[in-house]
Amino acid sequence: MSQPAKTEIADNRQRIIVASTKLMAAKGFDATSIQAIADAVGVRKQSVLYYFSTKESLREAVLEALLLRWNDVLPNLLMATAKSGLAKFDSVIDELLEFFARDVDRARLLVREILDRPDEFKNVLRKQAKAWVEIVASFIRKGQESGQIRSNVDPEGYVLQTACVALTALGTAECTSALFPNLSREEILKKTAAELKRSARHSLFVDSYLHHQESIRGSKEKET
Amino acid sequence: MSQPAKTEIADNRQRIIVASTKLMAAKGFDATSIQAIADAVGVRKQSVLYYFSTKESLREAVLEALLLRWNDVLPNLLMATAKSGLAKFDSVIDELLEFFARDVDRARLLVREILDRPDEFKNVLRKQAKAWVEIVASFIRKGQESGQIRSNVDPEGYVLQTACVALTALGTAECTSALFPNLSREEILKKTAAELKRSARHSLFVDSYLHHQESIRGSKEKET
DNA sequence: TGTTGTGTCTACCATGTGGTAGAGAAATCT
DNA sequence: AGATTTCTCTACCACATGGTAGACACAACA
Repeated sequence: MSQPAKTEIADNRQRIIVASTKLMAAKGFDATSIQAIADAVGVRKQSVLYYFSTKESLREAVLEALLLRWNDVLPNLLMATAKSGLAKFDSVIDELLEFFARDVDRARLLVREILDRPDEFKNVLRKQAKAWVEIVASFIRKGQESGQIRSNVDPEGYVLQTACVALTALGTAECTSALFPNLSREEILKKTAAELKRSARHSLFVDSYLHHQESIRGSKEKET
Repeated sequence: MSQPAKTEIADNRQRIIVASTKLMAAKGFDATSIQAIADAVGVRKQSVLYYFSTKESLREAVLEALLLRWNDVLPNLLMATAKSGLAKFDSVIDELLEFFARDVDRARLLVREILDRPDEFKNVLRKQAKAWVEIVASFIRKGQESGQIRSNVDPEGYVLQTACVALTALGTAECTSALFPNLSREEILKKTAAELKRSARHSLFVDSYLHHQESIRGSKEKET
């Protein structure tokens, strides 16, 4: 009589992960009780513990789900390698910003993870990120040789910091933009992302290259 | 027999705040028990509760102490208004970066506060930050009129985002720089701060102005 | 039809938490 | 010297937490 008939809603495991992500992003891991997660899903606490026998294992599952979705994005990033220069930059940075802006809980959760368990996050970084940081860094070096990219850029440092800044800035954007009281949530995120992109762009490319690209785009628009 | 003789170490209240700051920055408010704070200070739990009758009041005291130290820095920032252009930018950004780099617990604690209690932080921002954000923004506008500063900069947005980015990037620097395994903690902070400054600078000033300033500095060095 | 596995439940527990009550030592004041 | 204030302590409590044990319902398969 008690069970909810296992309708097509199904997969309580997934629903638990989703609810946990939301709650942990908002309140933090320690402040999120299993009970609260159960309530959010509409189920008893022990049902949660059935899928994840410890709270720790739930944390790992939530994080794994997040990284999994990041891997969905990576192909798009690598695909962008066909383009070159500014166009490639735009593709990569747009993808990065879009990833966190679409669901800020991801960003918030990761920021919390960085603060709460820095050592574990370091490992994730070394295993998951090192490869593509170096790929992007190598493109930056190429750009430096051809004079499009500033010579005072440290390639690895730039990539790492840009990613980190995108993560943290978008995770905290809604709050730190309190001085723009008449902007909606979406507008704040859009504005923040735009400023991040602008900053990342100018700190990477020399002005003369950007101006040149602009004029090219301008003349192309005239053609069509 | 039990009391520790009240030596010149003194002021347990202050020691409690210091220990709390460290612990809360590292583990978060909820995950930091009063017991743990007491242990860190070397005192019983109830002695902590003597000074701060609730955990919440302790949190407020810790935050107040932090903002107080920020007010020590503000004068230096405003003093810098005597300079102009790039020199002023350098003063302000150096002060900002130094404030968080000198003690990253400040940054971490604030980031946590942003995540955990966004609404309260919004109020702090509106009350404490609005004034000087507008001051700096007005200088940016002046720089835009004279062509030194890029026209695509949104003054308030830039100031806000730069401060936020400095805060979060320095708070997470030690962890996110895991790909530079052979750098010490201090070197990582220095490197992060340098990159933040570089990025903030290039996203604000046009290249021609920066080049011009460089050549001026160069000739001045020749004089002396 | 009986058996087995899956999922949800009720009942319970040990532990750690924030917080209260109040005793007692040391310094300060009168 | 006696009174008062300041500070730290021991003892205790109500409560929420993560986690265990086991009953019960449903579906699928033999």
